[in-house]
Amino acid sequence: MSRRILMVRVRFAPSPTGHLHIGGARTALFNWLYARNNGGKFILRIEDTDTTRSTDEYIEAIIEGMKWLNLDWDEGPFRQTDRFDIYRSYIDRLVDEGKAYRCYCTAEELEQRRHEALEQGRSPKYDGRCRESGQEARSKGQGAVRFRMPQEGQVIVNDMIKGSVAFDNNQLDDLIIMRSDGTPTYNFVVVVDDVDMKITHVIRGDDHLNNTPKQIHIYKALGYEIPEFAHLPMILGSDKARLSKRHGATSVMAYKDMGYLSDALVNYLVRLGWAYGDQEIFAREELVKCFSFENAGKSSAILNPEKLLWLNSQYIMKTPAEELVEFVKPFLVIEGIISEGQDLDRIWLGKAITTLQERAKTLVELAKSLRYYIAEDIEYDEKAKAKFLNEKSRDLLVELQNSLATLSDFSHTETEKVFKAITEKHNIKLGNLAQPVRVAMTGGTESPGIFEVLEIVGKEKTIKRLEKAIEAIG
RNA sequence: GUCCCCAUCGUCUAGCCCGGCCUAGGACAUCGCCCUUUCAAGGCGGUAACGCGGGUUCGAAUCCCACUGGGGACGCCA
Repeated sequence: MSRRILMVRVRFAPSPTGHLHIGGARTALFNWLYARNNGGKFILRIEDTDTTRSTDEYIEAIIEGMKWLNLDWDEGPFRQTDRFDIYRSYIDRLVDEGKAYRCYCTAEELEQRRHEALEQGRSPKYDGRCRESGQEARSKGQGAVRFRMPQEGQVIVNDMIKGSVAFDNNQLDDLIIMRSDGTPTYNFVVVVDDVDMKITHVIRGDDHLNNTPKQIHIYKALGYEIPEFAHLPMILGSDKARLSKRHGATSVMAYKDMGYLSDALVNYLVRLGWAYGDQEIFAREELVKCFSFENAGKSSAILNPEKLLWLNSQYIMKTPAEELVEFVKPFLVIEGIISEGQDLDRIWLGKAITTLQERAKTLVELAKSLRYYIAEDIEYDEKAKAKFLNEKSRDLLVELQNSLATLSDFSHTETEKVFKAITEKHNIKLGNLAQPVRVAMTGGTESPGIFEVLEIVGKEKTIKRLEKAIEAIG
């Protein structure tokens, strides 16, 4: 395959029978990257020829997922159900040329024969009983249409990832290209569309590798040039089985809801089956620049949620707080920390987020940890209260409260001076004072540096919370 | 059953194409230490892999062949 490709054209062709899942997203991503890396076009095509299982809701869901992942397409979305006339003309042509034929076996008969064959250890492939006869016997225009597959010789699939793969033609089935209801089937329309849309590289999951020889014969029968192929290894669940609903979150939007950043998911996905030396974290532009199938792996990968979580935490750390402000808002609403439409000072929220960025692995965690900054009142964790809000700390808190009350500048540096004066006077470690204050301020024992917390919560609320803590001790 | 693909730490992977630089590197997770006002983050270190067997070769993780294991396909699904 050494012909010159002027313009790379690739497509992502999901069927709208479910949400955009992790595997599909990875396929879409690799297509997108290949297009962008080569300055080509990325086309979105909806494969909805199975009208009984496809829904408009899923089309919307897939588009929503693509948008969230920032995988923008240049053409489409095209729907195959809009193109039935085109397929019909190609099918008629193949039948007229004797390259396809009518089959009058019923679905039930076929199912039964397949079953028997499998039980007797024979190949379940179609026995070809309508291949040479019976066509004239029935009224024209009925039955399904089968493609006449060559039965001798072999086909070579030249794959950018798997290399050269040979298939014996006698293994290939005379597949149905049009159902008896007149609708065309996948293996046929995929070829017609890829030809029609001038697709130069077919990049898809390797569960399609076995379909490729059949499709190549259809290209040949139609007299078209065969594109390049790249079959991506599958992504498996932790039980090494193909990813399915059983494995929990498989829809990419579920990851959004769990507080993942789409850039982090993309970064995680690209490293499944692709590597660039030892590099783990890639900016989007960097990815586009480095991407190539030369560094693509051949073996299937198992989803590792811990690593995705780590990547997400890395992305949260390096994302500017001003951006995080927007990302985190919906989660603040969900957590009941703010009400829908409630406005917070963006600068202030940004500062608060800055103190929490390196502690949150997800946006959900980030939102939750923002609670004690935003809420009027805090609740004490019982253990923390018992350990730090007691007789021992009472006087210290009183003293601190009095000193802080005199402060006009409630900055990090000023409050730190106050703490220092008290700890030196009593000859105690900072922790002896900081921990009780932390419980008073946040309700718990974990938080950013105590002076940062004070500064963000502000003088008024700080004094109130110290008062409340002192009262709680009694 | 038949066909196809795949095979390096628990997981993602580098190395493999063009054998020697590999006493196999990185990352996640895990364990320990350091830093420290808590929690993180960060730093340092540890545990941990070439599936098995044959070849080829002076020499194999790297090339070849079997085997085993895993995955996929065999639909009037895509």
